[in-house]
Amino acid sequence: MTLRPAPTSPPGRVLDEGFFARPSHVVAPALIGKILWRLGVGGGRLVEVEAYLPVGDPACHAYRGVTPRNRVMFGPPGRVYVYVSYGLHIMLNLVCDREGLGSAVLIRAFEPLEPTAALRCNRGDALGARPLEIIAAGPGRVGQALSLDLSWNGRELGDGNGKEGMLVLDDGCSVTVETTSRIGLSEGGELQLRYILPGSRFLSRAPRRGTPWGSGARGKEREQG
DNA sequence: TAAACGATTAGCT
DNA sequence: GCTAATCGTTTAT
Repeated sequence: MTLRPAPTSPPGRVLDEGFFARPSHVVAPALIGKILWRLGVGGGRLVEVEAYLPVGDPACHAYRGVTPRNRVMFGPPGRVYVYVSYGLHIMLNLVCDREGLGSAVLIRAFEPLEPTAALRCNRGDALGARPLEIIAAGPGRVGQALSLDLSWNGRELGDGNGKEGMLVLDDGCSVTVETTSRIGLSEGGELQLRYILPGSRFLSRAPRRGTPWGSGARGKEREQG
């Protein structure tokens, strides 16, 4: 592995606010394959996200209206909405659609790109002992790997003149996207609002046995090299 | 002011 | 496969 500092400027075109000014179920699949990066830290290619809709979706925080926690969801699109899950996990969401609606996309997993040293360190794996697949496979891991906290709630994404520490979203290559039901919900989990890069090794849940790409349990997978 | 719950994960067996 | 850990937010009293 080549050790070099994490980029402080994004490598390509940065997504603008207009990208997010659409319903979350439109934005979410368009995010798959895009590059999420925290300048000076690291990031990777998005492989798993979930959309949360303001109406007809009981799992959406905005479903019951504005509260102190969720008010950022009702603000301008393109902002960061973070909250704490189970008292310890930082969930990273991106606000979508028109202001006042309460729509967002939850970032659930990304495929880490080099350099991964800071991401690993944030995840408590400074020695690089764990497989690359679990650095950012799951929403709590995403927040931890990027070293996010509640102070991120309401912040804007970087505009490309990036300061160290900012979050930017960079245009990636176009990829195929698969739609599935969401994960970890007591209500609304049946809605087909989870979007993944099919067959990715970096999903929060390994592909099912029996699928064309599935070859068994995740534990058997290991990073090459 | 108190209690219940949760868009989860890690560490067991 | 199962369960403990852990605490901010919401809801009820």
